[in-house]
Amino acid sequence: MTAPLTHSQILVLWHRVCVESIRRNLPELTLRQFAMMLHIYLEPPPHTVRGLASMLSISKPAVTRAIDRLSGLDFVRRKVDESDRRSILLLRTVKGSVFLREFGDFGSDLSKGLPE
Amino acid sequence: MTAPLTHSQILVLWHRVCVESIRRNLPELTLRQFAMMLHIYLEPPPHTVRGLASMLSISKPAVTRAIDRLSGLDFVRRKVDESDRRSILLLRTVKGSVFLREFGDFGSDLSKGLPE
DNA sequence: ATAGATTGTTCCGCTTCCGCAACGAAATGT
DNA sequence: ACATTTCGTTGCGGAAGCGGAACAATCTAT
Repeated sequence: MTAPLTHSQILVLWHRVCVESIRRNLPELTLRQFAMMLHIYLEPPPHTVRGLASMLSISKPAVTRAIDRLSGLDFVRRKVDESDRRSILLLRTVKGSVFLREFGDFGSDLSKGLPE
Repeated sequence: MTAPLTHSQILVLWHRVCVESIRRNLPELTLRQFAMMLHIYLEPPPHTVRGLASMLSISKPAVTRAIDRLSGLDFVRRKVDESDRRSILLLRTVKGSVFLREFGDFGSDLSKGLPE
């Protein structure tokens, strides 16, 4: 386990990542979209609309719309849950993995040389 | 200087911060707004519209709009540059400092216990 | 003086997002 | 069988975002 970052290091890191992400012309996700995207990729499945809604304390329509955007980017895929056909399972995609790979990679780079 | 974070640690940290920021009902800034906000607070002045535009490789109107939003939140203040009255200086505010303080604080907390 | 360059803003049309209410489809309970 | 609950989506009005063109104000150069 790594040493925690200081208040100031977090801000510097966040700053660098935001700037770099914009400069690279990566799709600009909202915080909500980022939160859902990362949740789907980092936490064990299954992932559902209601699950994300309650995890973030936001409305289900807000989740639906964020997923609309993410699936438009082909970062996430919808699939009906065959064991309960009301539910939608949110699945990872190759394109989404590539995006997060790039994001994590330059983030990791930018975390080098943070001020004391 | 701290050890750099791994690819995976960056994603986990980003995930935690996004989720926490939404849960706290903090104003949801876009990446651009975050980038400008942090730039103004972390880099030495002066800060101008054209400066931010060229730093991020985006258009000046895009900067104006982002600053509109940030100044609506009272996170940033505009002031005419008396030495060149065409220029607008972008200044920090108390509310903005408080916001970044909170953001950095819980970010620092969330950076504790990152996976190996 | 005056033409030209520079700065930031406003306007246009379009897209995206929000919350809230209403909805159809599917599962559950009696 | 039928009412109820739970799922995710859609519709609506309003807020905010975008790029690009046009703009007023200001400074610079000649």
